[in-house]
Amino acid sequence: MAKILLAEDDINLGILLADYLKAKDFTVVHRTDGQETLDTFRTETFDLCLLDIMLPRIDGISLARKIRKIEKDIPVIFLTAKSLEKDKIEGFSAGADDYITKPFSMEELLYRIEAILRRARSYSEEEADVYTIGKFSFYPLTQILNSDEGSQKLTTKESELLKLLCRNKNEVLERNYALRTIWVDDNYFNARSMDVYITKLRKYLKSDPSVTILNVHGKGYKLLCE
Amino acid sequence: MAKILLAEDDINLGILLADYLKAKDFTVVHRTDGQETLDTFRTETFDLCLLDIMLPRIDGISLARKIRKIEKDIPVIFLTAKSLEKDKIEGFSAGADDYITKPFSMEELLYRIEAILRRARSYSEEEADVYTIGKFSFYPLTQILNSDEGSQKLTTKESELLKLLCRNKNEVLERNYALRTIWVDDNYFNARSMDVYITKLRKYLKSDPSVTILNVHGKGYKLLCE
DNA sequence: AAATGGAGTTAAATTTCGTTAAAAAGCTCT
DNA sequence: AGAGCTTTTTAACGAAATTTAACTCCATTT
Repeated sequence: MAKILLAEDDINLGILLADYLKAKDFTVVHRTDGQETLDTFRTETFDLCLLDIMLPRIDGISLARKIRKIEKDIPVIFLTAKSLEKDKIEGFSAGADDYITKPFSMEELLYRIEAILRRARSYSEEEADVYTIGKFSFYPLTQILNSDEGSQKLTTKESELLKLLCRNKNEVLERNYALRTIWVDDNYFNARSMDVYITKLRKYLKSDPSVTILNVHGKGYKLLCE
Repeated sequence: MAKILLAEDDINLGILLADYLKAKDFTVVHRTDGQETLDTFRTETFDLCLLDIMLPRIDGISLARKIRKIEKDIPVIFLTAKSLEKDKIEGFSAGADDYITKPFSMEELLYRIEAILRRARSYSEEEADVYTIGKFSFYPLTQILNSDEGSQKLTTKESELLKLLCRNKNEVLERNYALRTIWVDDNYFNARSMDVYITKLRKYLKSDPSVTILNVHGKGYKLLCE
């Protein structure tokens, strides 16, 4: 089931929450300070973040901003003892999906989590086994790219990258996301490697001028077609 | 802007809310009982419903269920004096997007409404795929600006900024909004950067004198055309 | 009209990306 | 195991996009 990143510095509450959510079949990673939480987010992928507002080192709001810069659409729920209005507003303007003020019941939290995940999920689709890219047909399973000019066998990396591009056809495929998905680690060298593969894919696709892999500076790539 | 269906039987609070939201540029239809609200919903289309839980004739929760049967994905926010947990859960299980307990501040409500609309919009609203700016045609997806004189490829930032200007054609695009949307963070340097891009866009557009990017001092920019 | 802060413009600096080629790592097959 | 192949990574360099800096100009306020 879904994987949740929990940032809560109150150890007791944190463990309580983590245990409860685990019992409800979520995978939970519990961190107790902002910096650690961010580090964890960089190295693993999550479906949802549950962030306390008051955290050591990096507060929840700043943390959410940083997390959003890495993965724009990840759902975030803030946990906060302060029911002060200012905080609420700051939370929402940071793009949070929800917040919940302490004290709250476990059940209420669960309902909110499920509501948000349902919403997020209903927009992500399942895998296609053939993608149409202009005059090309791409079969991710067999890693073959066909067109009227012939058939091109793709390497694993080429195929995976093209698959991600296809899933996000006409919208931005984020570099970090692609790197974390295909290369697992998104360091400098892997990023360079990905550039090389973009060049290769562009070469394969260049015979149809209606197909373009557009760079979105600092963000990622967009596969344009149709 | 967005059209809101407000169901609130407390006349004073209802009028207060309606006026406030109208002042914020929403269109508001105010109803004071559940049945009327439902009837109204059947005959007009809305972007969002704001429902009091306790309403004469049909209560808010049942109302939401009926409304959802008509339009499955319409965002609903419940207004409720009861902060009892049972209600909250019932609300969410009815598929509501949010609820807010009285007393709440107008500002808080506004932020919630905007958060939900932003979310709903990001999935449903179809971005125009061509904008006409005087003698130019602008294709935001491919980042291309065409005119009789030729075709200009725009960079990502140029394109995003022009897109925002087009969406707000002939009205003010606020600096802060643009900065938060495109640059995420609205600090001094990003503001400077945006100025640079305004200059670039002006250069691209200067061959048509009927097109102007007007500065509105201290507020933002207005794209004038037609 | 002087002061203040926002805006306009240009150029330099920095960062990110594109491309090619070479090096390294993985396979396969005898 | 190692020759010969493919795939992936690293390196290097040039190009493009974006940010920062510097300076000028303009609008608003006092």
